[in-house]
Amino acid sequence: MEKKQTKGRQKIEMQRIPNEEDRLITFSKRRSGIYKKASELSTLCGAEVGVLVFSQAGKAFSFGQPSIETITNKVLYENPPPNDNTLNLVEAHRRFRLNELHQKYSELLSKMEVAKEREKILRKKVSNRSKGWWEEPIGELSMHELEQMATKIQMLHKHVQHRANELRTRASSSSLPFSVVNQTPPTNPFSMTKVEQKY
Amino acid sequence: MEKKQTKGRQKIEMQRIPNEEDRLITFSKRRSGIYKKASELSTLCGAEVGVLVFSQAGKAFSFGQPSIETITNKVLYENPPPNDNTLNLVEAHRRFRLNELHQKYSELLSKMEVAKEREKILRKKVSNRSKGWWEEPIGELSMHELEQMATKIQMLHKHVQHRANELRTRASSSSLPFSVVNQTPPTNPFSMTKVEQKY
DNA sequence: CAATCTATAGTTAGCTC
DNA sequence: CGAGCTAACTATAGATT
Repeated sequence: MEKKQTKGRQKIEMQRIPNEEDRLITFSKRRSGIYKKASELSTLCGAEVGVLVFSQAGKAFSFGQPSIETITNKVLYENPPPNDNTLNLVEAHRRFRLNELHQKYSELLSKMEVAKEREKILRKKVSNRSKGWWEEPIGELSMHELEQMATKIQMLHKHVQHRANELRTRASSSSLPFSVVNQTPPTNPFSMTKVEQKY
Repeated sequence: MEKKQTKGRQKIEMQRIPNEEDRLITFSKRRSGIYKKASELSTLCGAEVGVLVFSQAGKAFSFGQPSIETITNKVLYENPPPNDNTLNLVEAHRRFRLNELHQKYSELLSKMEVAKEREKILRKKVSNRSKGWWEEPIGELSMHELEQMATKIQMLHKHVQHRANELRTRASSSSLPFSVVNQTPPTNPFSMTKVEQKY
């Protein structure tokens, strides 16, 4: 009685799959996945759907409900063709503009994605950091986060010491507001001796 | 505190959706779902994908990576048409696509503006709430601010000590798990590339 | 390769605003 | 409409046959 035979579906980055074999498999699987979605859209909504796919190797695949020809013909029907041969110039221009537009659109799209991603991160930050990291429960911090924090405090410590010296020199020392930091208690975690770290 | 606000996704029969409103909604949602799948197939496998959809009402939609024209041109090239006017299909579709693209582009543009605006606000929030007081130039801090800072550090210090004791006890090791001296190079605490969820 | 399997990532039906 | 939410439902990565 096995409990686990596979790792189940794994998350993959949205970028060209490096391994050729995997890429081919995915191409095949997902292509039929899209066909299925297309046919579902067709039956659920009474729409006509056509899908055209060219593999990287240039091989053509297609799916059509009711058929690719029907779909493409419909496009023709709804957009009467030009009869005048002088339209070629116009068409050429149109092509140029279209390509340009397409490029712009794609760029904008990716920028938009990036922006959305940034926003996600920002939102997370806002909700996480509304109190400031030093107020968060230490117990839930990871080792890495503790290390980062220690580094930050160490830097700050130096800053403050420096500033303290400045002030002491200038105004012959009353009570220093940050004496806490300057005390260097016996178990100060920020003045530890070197320790070998392995990763 | 409610536990259930929705019924979640329900299973539906694979047949034409009776209710017109639902059908329209599903048409819209699933169409964009297919577009997404198509673009994913394209990026994952380096393929060219085109999707043509005609709603029941006859309205045309399309999606193409890199562009629907490229796809349809390829089809025409690889499948010599029986009659001449098939070539017009490409042009016809191009026109249609141009209009659609223009519309989409404009929409995207305004969305982008909105997104940027939101981001601006978020950034402001982030920098105000959590930018990290330790990074600000010490010299410009007032005495009052220094006092506040000292208090915060004191608190944090206790926290860290406590945490360190915990760890020391648990792992009875002579070396502390977090060495501040032997740190890896300056990791910018605010630089983010990918969303890396910790837990 | 195509077919299966499994656990999990991703999509979406039904609602709400 | 469109955007957002939640709970389910579905697709699929990785492994096996």
